[in-house]
Amino acid sequence: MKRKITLKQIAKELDVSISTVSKALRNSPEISADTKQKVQAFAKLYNYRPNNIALSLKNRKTNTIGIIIPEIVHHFFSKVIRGVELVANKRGYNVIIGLSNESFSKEVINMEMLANGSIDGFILSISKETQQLQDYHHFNETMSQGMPIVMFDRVVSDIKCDKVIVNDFGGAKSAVEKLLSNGCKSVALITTKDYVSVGKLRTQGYMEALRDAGLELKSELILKLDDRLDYEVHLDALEQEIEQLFKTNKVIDGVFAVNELYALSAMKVARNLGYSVPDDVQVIGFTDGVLSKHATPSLTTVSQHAQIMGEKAANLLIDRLESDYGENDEDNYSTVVIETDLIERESTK
Amino acid sequence: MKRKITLKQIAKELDVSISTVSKALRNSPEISADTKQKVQAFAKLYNYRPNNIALSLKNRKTNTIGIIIPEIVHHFFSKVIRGVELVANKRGYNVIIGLSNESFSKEVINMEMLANGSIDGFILSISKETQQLQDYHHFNETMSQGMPIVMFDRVVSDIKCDKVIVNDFGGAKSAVEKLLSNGCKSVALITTKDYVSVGKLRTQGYMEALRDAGLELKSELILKLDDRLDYEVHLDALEQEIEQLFKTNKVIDGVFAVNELYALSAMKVARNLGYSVPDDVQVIGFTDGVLSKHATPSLTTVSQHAQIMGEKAANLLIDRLESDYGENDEDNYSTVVIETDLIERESTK
DNA sequence: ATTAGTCACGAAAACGTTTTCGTGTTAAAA
DNA sequence: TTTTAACACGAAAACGTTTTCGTGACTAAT
Repeated sequence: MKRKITLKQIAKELDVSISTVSKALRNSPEISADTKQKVQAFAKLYNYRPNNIALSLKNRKTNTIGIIIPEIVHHFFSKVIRGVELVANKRGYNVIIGLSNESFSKEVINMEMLANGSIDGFILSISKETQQLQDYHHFNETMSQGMPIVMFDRVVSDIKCDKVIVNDFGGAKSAVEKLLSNGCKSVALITTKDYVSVGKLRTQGYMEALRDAGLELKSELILKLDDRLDYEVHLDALEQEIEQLFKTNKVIDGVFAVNELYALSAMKVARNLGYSVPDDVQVIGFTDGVLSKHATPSLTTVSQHAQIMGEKAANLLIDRLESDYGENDEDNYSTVVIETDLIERESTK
Repeated sequence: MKRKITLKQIAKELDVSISTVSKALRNSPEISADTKQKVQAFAKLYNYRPNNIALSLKNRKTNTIGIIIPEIVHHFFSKVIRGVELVANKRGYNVIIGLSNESFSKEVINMEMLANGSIDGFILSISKETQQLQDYHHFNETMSQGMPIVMFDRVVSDIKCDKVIVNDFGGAKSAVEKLLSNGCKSVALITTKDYVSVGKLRTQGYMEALRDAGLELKSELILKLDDRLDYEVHLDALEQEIEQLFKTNKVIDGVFAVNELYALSAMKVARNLGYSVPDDVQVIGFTDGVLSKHATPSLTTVSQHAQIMGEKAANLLIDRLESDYGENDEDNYSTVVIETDLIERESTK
């Protein structure tokens, strides 16, 4: 019904200039106590609030940060968002989200849509398709226009920007070490094909753990899945692959899986084949998910501290936005590595 | 490094007026073909894009919608967001999120922050604390300033606005009917205290199903939990309450729970007490969650179609934003009821 | 009585657009 | 040749702020 009140309207009503109103509200010493009192009372009465858009235009600063993620219905990403929102709000910023849905073109479109003045900087995790295509022009263009980017989790090493990553390698390594020290002799790995950066790193962690223990790497114990297939939908396909792994390798007494779904499926298949978890087969997953906690038996996992990643990313971005040096400190980009924790539950001894 | 290029810079570079550049880019017939060609080529070369903030100010329209939810690390809410984002993007809008974290004051602050010009309208689900306090002044103030609100899931009937709700009553009722027709004689209810609107409605659905079946309502079979307690953290407390329920009512052969966590815990407790699910006890939950699908046995649930709710809410809001009638059709608010589906899995016969 | 200095306020520019209106030039019509 | 009309463009206002600078009216100092 009645629109928000503006400085101009207050000015007309009180028969002073717009400048006077503005100064009075900001408590400028230029304005007499009388006038201040009058203006402030009127403004309070009509619940005046400065228009954010006008401020953004004037200040060339929106106090809004954009976050682009591949998928929001995902425990990890939503926890990251929560972390971002938490510190963003605390530091006076809003958060605007864009979903790439794992698609390159949607990622590009979303970024272009936001880059035209809507936000001050990006926090993002790149889509699988972008990882495959290795087309990073949109990141470079954005940054060349002075808009900073912070990448998290799925990062690309070629791009110079702030990054927040999980210690995928170390987390995977210590998980496998745990299995070995728990007595496992044949630890299988369920992972993704190599173009997914995090899967690759976790695979390397697995390998190193075996090597350090003086064990031979057996390729038949490694199951590489194409995660372009949505296994949430084709759950049975996933389970068949894993069942095949178990059947052709009766020696398996430990499984390390690079995500929650793989780990859960491994447990399920193992039990269907008559193995007991954790007595016959021990399983560890890699995730921050909610499934692990409520599974039976509950799943031992490598925790990624998603919310802390979000918080860290937001702080990095805002620090850069508010640094005085401006754009000329392009070289001191930092890469923050978030250490993982092994959360021991019932799927290991 | 180099800032985004503006109309003014193009104008100066090409030695024409700002107006000419603007018109040329928008293909106005006022401008000669020569000039158009020249300007458009230059603009393309420098990758000109109009500044969104300036457009928002001029048009008094941000093409951004704000969404306020109690919690983002939650399957239901993130699916709603996905739905909102989907249609918002399709219709040329951005989405900006605010998290109330179930707190009244954070809800108010978030709304005030966004209401000052940042967005064109709200989509929201109110926090538990707001439901308790029943303080709705921020909704009324927002709407009185001409900013539309669409409420979803947790709505308040006193407020006149568009709403999207789940058929909580009907979903609960048909779930209980399913249990009864499956042979259950004593169906327990695990629900929340009454101030949570959706819990209340689901409880009523339970009651009506019993009454329709000519069964007596036994209050000792109803467990009302205070969900201000975060049972994700105090899982053992939750399980103890449920264990108590089973122990004092040996006759229970069916459980209807108003959310996923309660249902899962019920299954776990039942099995620990030596019951078999679904042979001795059948369980149905109410949710769109991911836990139900991957639990063992997997959980039969009432699906809420969260994403569709989000899509519907976004369409309602944008329709209103783009309706010509403007603000004077205040009475024709609609309430869309999303019907539920019963997804049968292993926890029922 | 003149000068200098406060005081309290207003005019105007700027942020980047779009759009209305006015205007000078040229070509066509009378 | 004069009038009319089309054409191609520019000036300026508007969206709502903040801030710099200028200025008129006093007061105090010389």
